[in-house]
Amino acid sequence: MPALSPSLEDYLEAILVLSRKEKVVRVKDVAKSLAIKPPSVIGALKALEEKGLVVHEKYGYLELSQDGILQAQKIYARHEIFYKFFHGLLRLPSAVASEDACRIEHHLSSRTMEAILGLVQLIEDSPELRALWFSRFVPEEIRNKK
Amino acid sequence: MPALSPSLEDYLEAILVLSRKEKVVRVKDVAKSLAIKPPSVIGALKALEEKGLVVHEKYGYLELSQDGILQAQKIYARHEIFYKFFHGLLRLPSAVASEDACRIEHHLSSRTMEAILGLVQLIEDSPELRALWFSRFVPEEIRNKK
DNA sequence: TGTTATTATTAGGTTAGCCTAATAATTGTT
DNA sequence: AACAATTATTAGGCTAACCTAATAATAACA
Repeated sequence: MPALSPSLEDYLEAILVLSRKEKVVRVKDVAKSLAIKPPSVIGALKALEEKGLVVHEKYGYLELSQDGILQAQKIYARHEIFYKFFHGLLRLPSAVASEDACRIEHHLSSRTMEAILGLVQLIEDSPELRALWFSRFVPEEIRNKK
Repeated sequence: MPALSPSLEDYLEAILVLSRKEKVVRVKDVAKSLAIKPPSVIGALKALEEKGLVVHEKYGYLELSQDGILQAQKIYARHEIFYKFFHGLLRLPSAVASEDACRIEHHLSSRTMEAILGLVQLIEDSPELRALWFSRFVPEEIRNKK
């Protein structure tokens, strides 16, 4: 089972996120959320169905399979780690943090992911370290830059 | 002038790095360093020449134009920032750090790049902060993990 | 210098991922 | 139920980025 491409990972993630927000997920929702056209979604769905990650009856709603949910969650978890790092720690604006998380979430080794996660959690879990972090490493004038 | 694709950025960067290491750069050197086949290099060179970033006479050596050097340096600078962050701060193995830097150097906004650079330089420039960093945020048991 | 080895190029093919335009199915409205 | 609007799908095309196999140019050397 070859690894998913960044593009297919994006589809999977989008479906997961949409299905948490809305009762049902349709082709046009995915298209809108990824800013692409519906026919492209159809093509991607075909690939995802073949891999057994998505269930989709013609002209109907989309759903993730069990395996699809699992994979999508992993992808989304990576997204969250980066979002927390960029926004929560580096204090980048939410929109920037989110967009950049999207762009790189597909590209890092798990080794590196773990290292960043470690840092994020360390600071998340300790008020003392958080205070230290913001006072010494990301002081006011840096995080409000521009 | 449309932005360079990740792939073309890789070529540019490879040519820069090779030209610093060797007197001359040939097609096969680029091919080897990017682990692709020579005909692919030829195709990419055509694109880079059209953009005025590379000079290449047939069957001859490759050179970056002034503009090409400038662009390649920017790309390489991004690579270095990530390498320093991954290896120097997170203490990931050199090979992992380098590979992951390659993979994401094309994908981040300049806003985020600057933030990471800020952190890296902060710690680079202050022995005191460096000590603090390694004692509190990346302690032994984390950076030697596995 | 002629021949071989190396390197570069061309020709042509494949795949992924997008698109538009045309058609089909479904849903909503009167 | 008929028609209109919405949504989904198919058909076909395009580009980027790779590939292999065949050919051409250059370099090395006997």
